[in-house]
Amino acid sequence: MKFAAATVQTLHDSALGSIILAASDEQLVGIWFAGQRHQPDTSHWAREDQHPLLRRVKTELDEYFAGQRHSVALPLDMACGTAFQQSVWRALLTIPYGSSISYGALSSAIGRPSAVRALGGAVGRNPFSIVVPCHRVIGASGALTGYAGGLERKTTLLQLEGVL
Amino acid sequence: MKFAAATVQTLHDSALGSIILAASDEQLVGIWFAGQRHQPDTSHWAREDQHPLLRRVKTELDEYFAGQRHSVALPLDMACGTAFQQSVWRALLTIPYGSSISYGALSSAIGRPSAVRALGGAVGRNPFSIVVPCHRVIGASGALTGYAGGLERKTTLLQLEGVL
DNA sequence: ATGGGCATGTCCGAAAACGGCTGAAAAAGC
DNA sequence: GCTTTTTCAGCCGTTTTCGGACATGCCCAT
Repeated sequence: MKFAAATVQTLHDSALGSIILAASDEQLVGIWFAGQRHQPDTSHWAREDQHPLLRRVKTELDEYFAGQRHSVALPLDMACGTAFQQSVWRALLTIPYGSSISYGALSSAIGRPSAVRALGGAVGRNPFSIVVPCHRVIGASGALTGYAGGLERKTTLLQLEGVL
Repeated sequence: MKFAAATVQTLHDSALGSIILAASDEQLVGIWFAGQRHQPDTSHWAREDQHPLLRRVKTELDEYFAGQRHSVALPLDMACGTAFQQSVWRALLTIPYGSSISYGALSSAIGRPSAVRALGGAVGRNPFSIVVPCHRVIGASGALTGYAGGLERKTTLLQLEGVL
């Protein structure tokens, strides 16, 4: 996981706890729940609460949590991921608000039907929590299976969207 | 081997063949004989023949090869190396023109007398051919031992400097 | 003289382990 | 018998681990 050199960050208080927002120049670099799994080392990034893009994210996240916004469209820098991971993350963006899909169906959707488990790993490393809706991917049996931010948060998000 | 993002390069025809010069902003990043060992992938660096620093290097290299210059003093960015490698490369800068030193003596000089072999590896990965005079390090027996640009070039350089 | 062993940091390739899975089979309840 | 769990073997990209190979030189035993 390598990130652009000039990356700044800020913190945001959400309904689901503290969230780390990171950006470089004109692109969003990451959105992580503080303390979640697979979170990169952000300690060396300068704090910049006034970054225009980061402020926009804060606003849109608030709207999302308030149920007033169904999608967040901002420029995402996925360069930290491998080619495979990027293809998975892009596929995640196509899952509509309020719906869910199984890991197997998603891996078929990207043309790699047998790479289901590898896809699971890629989904778990999605660097843009909420904005890239990895929480809409669940097990074939209907079980939620897993979430880097914790299953509790996944449950809340899916309830907010009217699934469950 | 990671290098600064904004790095540009140019080519220089020298008495010892084509040389790749690279710089970023105000610092020199590397000097490699085209095709030498341990050369990084430079293919993605933009070509910039007019970079002021690179032009200065060309001039000073020409003077060196003409025997009119004994040292090249330019700002070097050694960030691509580990702490150990940087300490070795800095030690190389203290070897006077026209002299030589053994790997063992050099490793003692940096306070790591037993890391002789590791030092050999670091010397071989010196990113600044000629300017950081790794060619002045020879075996304890007097044998030239090795050179990333080929032993023939090492011989020529030492003859130019009056050693041998 | 000659040869083997050892110390040392780094890189590189190979191999193994590890997952936010699944579907089929075996085991366990009623 | 017929559901409802558990178990298990494959799936495959990524990460981690591990073993060598090096631009050497000193010491010791043959």
